[in-house]
Amino acid sequence: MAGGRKLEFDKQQALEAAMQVFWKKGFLGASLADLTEGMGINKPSLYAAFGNKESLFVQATEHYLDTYAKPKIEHLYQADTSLRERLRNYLLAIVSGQCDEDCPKGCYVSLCVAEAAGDAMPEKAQDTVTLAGNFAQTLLTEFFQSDEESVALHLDKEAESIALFLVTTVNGTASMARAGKDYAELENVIDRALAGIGLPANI
Amino acid sequence: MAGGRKLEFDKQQALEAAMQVFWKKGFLGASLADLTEGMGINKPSLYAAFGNKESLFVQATEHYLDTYAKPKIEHLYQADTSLRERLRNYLLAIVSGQCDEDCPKGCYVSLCVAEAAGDAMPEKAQDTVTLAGNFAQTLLTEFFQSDEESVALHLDKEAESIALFLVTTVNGTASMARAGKDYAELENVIDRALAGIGLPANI
DNA sequence: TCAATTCTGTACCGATCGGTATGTTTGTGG
DNA sequence: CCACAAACATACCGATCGGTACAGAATTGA
Repeated sequence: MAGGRKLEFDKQQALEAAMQVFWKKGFLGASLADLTEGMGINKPSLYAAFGNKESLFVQATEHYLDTYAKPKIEHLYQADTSLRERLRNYLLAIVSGQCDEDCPKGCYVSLCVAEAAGDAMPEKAQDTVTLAGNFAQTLLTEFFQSDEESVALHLDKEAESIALFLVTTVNGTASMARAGKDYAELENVIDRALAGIGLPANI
Repeated sequence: MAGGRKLEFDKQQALEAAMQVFWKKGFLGASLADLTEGMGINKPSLYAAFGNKESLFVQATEHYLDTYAKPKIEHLYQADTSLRERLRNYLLAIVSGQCDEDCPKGCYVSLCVAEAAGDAMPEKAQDTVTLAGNFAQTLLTEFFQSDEESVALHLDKEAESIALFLVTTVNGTASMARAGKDYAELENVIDRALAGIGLPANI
């Protein structure tokens, strides 16, 4: 019968801010005080808009996947580009995100997966993190199994092993970026990783 | 003038237990309740023996380095063993520790470095973690610079880059182990990493 | 046996945790 | 202008955080 007062903040913007806080501090490390300060709203508004801390985390994680992780995939499917170059662009895009000065260092998912292994996370948060953690590996496995050039090079036969290796590598760069290494130092790591799957620079 | 009551616990054993708790939960994630339960003592005993949580953490970290990290170095200096085999043994020993069923999964240092980047750790704990994080890279750099076979293969020219790559890789396996991957899956990652520095299986 | 000393267990401290009740303000429809 | 609805800010809830005061229990030297 009546409309009521209007929201004084942008929900997407607040979610982005919450994601940044979780990215920096992790799920357990991010207190409600950290979150409300970062989001620029206070607790009742947060609970009204996002449920509770766990629910906010789930939404923030999905937001991270949608806006940070998934867009990088398109590098893998760029037309008229060699497999090596597509892979390299994809991996370097990930590393670039891990070293971005405007975001917390490292990988949101990688940090939360490490936290989740400590057995102190609520169930749904844990499930979300597990799903997100398997995302890249599944994607890469299917990519190496189906990509034309990959099949021609017989990489499809080792798709799972290669995907695991590359995911391990980017988890490693995430860890190093979080420890303070910059993009320039990690770029050469990617080239060595490509050599490790039989795609050295001269292909 | 008088001796007083005797300690009812073994201090080294308690420190080992504390290390296991930090290994599983991290510095911030490990509550005093977690620690006292794991160590089998209560709070006043903990504070009398180790100072406070931060001091306990510093001692636990040094204990980890001494008993878990440093002993693996000897693989690098095994006589009558090829460079590749020595490196492989070293790296696999690390991965084996990361996947050990009797310890928390992953790497104590890697976890705490990730935590430290969240800016919520006391100063001395942070410093200790930073030192520990740089340990392996410094070690490996000097190794590649000085090892006879490494010099013969001109790996000394890229010692820093190679060390960074290998440290990145084992940080990656730590992350994967923490997420649940087992030793068998990660063994092949190490072989690919060795290929990435120009030491494929047939050398 | 009796101080002096040192550890152990309980019970507590202020601060902060995640989460909420409540009263006020801002809006809409009648 | 009024009734209603929704968001706001404040102040609070019980639980847990890291850390400690204190009393009882053990061990020593005298």
